[in-house]
Amino acid sequence: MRQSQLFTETQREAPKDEKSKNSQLLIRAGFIDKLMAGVYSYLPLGFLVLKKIENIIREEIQKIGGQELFLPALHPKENWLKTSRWQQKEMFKLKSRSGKDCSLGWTHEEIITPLVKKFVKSYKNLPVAVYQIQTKFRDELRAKSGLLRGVEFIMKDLYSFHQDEEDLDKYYEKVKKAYFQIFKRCGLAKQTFLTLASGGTFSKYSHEFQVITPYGEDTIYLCPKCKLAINKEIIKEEKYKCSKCQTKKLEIKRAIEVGNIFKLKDKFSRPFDFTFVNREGKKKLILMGCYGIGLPRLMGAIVEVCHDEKGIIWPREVAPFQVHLIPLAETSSHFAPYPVWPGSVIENTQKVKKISQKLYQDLQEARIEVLYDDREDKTAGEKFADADLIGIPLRIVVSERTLRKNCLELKQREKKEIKLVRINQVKKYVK
RNA sequence: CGGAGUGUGGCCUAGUGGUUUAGGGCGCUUGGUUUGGGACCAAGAGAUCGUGGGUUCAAAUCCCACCACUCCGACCA
Repeated sequence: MRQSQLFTETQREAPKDEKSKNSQLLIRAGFIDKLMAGVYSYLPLGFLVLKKIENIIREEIQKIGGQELFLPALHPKENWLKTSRWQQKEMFKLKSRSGKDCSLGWTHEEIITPLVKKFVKSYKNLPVAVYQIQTKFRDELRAKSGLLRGVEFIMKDLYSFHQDEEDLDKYYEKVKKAYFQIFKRCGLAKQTFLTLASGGTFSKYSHEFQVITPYGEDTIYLCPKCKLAINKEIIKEEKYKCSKCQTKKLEIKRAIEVGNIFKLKDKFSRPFDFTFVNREGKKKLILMGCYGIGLPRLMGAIVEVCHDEKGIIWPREVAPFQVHLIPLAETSSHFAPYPVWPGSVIENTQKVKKISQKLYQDLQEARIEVLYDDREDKTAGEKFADADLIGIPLRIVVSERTLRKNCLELKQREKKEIKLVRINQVKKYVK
């Protein structure tokens, strides 16, 4: 994409009310815009990142047999009465003109359970795993920390259906692995830890995936040996020791919950009377699991972990672009009427432009995502500052200085070193 | 929902009762000069000072209410 076409611009200063790093940087760099507390618009750059995250999740969930579907966000009251969750505090409620009570979906067990029930009658249909990536609405009393806790946010919610506990357990472990893979691909491998947590209204325990960062709103007790953690909210029950190796030397860390998985068992199949006929011809209640990942929160967590004083440092797989191509050239336009002689500044300037244009095309043809900073009215300093803020993994600079050596300059966002590479060798360095 | 704080052009901010017809910086527009780390010069556009009410001869400034946002807590699939 040509940066001159991007309708957003970077900002030198963040709005003073934004205190969290993720919102400061994402707003300054033009990735998101706040409509109201906990509600954000995703601008072109931010939407690219969101789609990258979404696709990583989609790929990994499909690998474990998840079938994607899309459920309504508008729900009828009746489904929620069945599970006695119509009174749930964070549910937005509304009424149609004809007086029908509805709500905006804050989770989808009440919708998916009767839906799957319509099709699944026998053990032969099991197991089933379905998921969606959709907007959830939660009337939080306090939205906060930029993307970390929204009132409206996109969530991947996966639901699995099983004939017995053994099968549920087996799938639960599969999901755990898939989740670790997702967070690894999002650049959070080192910071993400499986954490024993409260099961909420569903079960005694659940597992959370916590990303360690000082800005996290949860506190976890991490076993340095097993790499397992326990959420502070249930630490007393666990008597301050690792659930695996029993050690009491736990590290206290702040963390962001980016995923949560639950064994629902018959919690929802019971109220919806979702049974199936087993091999012996007997009716049995379906057992369920549910597994969530908040996409904006994950995006915010990535920024909380991956940034420096200059801006964001996107992990490769979630970066909006792989390459930031930056020509540094004189604005040649007002020289144009004069004749161009070999070796002159003007000729070299046109060369910078010509070569960067060519490189832009070549990279695009090689299906590499490039943000091409073709803005002619920006100084080098401004382009560099923007590049650092936006945080694309690889920066390629084309200038008279590099061309004198028949080279381009490569710099990884996360590193300090600058590497000069011959023009015809550049593709080797770009994946 | 309890506590604390903040609201002045798009963003940051000065001004805390009277030459304030609200000042500056960034950004924006026009012209010119520049071009390896947010460069410079000149001219210009853009604000009913969050909203409503009150006090006063006089309110961005004092008082009240409301609204919005941020932070701490409670809450949190």
